[in-house]
Amino acid sequence: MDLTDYHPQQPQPLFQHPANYPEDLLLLEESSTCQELKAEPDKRAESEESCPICGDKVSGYHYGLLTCESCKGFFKRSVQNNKSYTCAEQQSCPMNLSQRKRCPSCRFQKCLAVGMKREAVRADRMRGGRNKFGPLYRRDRQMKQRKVCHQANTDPYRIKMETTQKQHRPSAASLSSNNFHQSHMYPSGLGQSSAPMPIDYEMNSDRELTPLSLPYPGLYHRIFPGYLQEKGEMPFSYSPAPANYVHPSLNDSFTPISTPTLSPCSTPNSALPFSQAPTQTPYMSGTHTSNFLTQLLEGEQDESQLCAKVLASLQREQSNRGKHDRLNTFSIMCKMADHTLFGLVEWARNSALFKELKVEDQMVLLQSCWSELLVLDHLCRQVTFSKEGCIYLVTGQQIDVSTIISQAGLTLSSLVSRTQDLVYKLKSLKLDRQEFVCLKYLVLFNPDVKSVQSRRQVEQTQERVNRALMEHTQQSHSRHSDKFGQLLLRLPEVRSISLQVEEYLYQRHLLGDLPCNSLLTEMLHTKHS
DNA sequence: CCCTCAGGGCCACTT
DNA sequence: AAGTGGCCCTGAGGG
Repeated sequence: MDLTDYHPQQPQPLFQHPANYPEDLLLLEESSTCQELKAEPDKRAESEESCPICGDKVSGYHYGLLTCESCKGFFKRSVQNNKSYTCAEQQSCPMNLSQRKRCPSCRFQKCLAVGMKREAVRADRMRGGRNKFGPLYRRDRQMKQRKVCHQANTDPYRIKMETTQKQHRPSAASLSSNNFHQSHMYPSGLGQSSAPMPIDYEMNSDRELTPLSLPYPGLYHRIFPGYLQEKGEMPFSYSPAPANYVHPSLNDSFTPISTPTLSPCSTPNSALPFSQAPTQTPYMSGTHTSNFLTQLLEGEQDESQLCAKVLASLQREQSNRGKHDRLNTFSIMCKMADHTLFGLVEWARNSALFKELKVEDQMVLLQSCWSELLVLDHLCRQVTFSKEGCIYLVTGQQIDVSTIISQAGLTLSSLVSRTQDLVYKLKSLKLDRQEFVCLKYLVLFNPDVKSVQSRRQVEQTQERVNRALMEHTQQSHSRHSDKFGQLLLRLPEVRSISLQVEEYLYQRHLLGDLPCNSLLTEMLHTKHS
């Protein structure tokens, strides 16, 4: 089961409910075809679910989500006794029924990662009664009921709902509810606008005009227009929001992480002579490192602009679509990823260090690492903005991890779990922006990529960034002696997740689930060609 | 007022 | 001895 299975059609405009939307209102929208289920909670379906931590049979809602009795007890003891575990391995121990006892550290981390809430363990140890999560459990149950109901309605038509929505028919359930977004996406501070905010996305029209003679013309033409034409400005652009525009959702809870407000398509004003900096010296001085990192940071995208741009674009596309032709959840996620990817490509292209490379090398490097950059970007967003147990989207909205895991299929839930584990680790390492940008550069400047021509140059840049990262971690985190090593140890997992993401997306692409004309699709094609 | 169900406690069992 | 996990008790909140 995948995110698409929430509701293949989106009859209601998305993102329309304000923050702190009253829980009860969320429950009003009920599929009429599911009425019969309301009288009797679907305990059978619940008991057949597997625990998101270890896969054992769930026994009910415990501390925020459906878990098994064993993980419930483990979580309770851990919180009550204020346990502090240490993993003897790399903090990525497998977690299943037979191995859950092996590493309490990883087990507890996974409990937190999937959304178990410490605050649900009572400090006063009072027995009985209900907790404040009652509405959350109710909502979650109703959603599961609707899903079961929706499947029952569509089953006669369904060939393979698990993997594609091509066979989805608009059912009563799908047409009357939009509960995934309504219930689980909380725009951070969108409170001032309760008006419908339909979604639109204009990237495709911006990016058409591609010569058909090339196997993957878009990539060449769109990312590297100079490769085919004379070098010049990009023939298309996203028309970024005004520089001073801050999306309403960002006013309260959002702290911009970027120092300069920079359009992704503009050249950083300090695209400075990186080549003039000392590349050969074994160690940079503290000031040099600091300057170098400052220059790297100046190319970073402004999160608030990206957020506003993606939101506006999605709203436009959604409003241009017919009532029964709304983008489904999966398509929306793909378009968010596509926007983010485009921003990352722009970030690389605008980087002075990257510009020093031949265009051919730029292309092969980007083709090799785009998914890792996407994963890193996602991780940074989570480390910086996400609440415990939630995933923070580029649009500023948060989704409960437990909801996704309980509703998604094996591949997707495994991806989410792995990524959340990594988020937890990076949060505990207190990853800062300098370190994050270094990781991005380390991934981008990969001398091991086949067919790189200026291998030495790529290698030198990677070494230089590596040194800067090491010196930065030593200077600013002297108490955490091995932070540098710990950060580098996370990169293989980033790589592994990104490969799984690519594989997953490619499968969905083959099933026709990915939006056409997207950079995402082109990158996937290029790799699989 | 009764029922539900999620949090807490108990204790046999395992490591 | 410490940890695990299945089972039962408790009691606020909903119908």
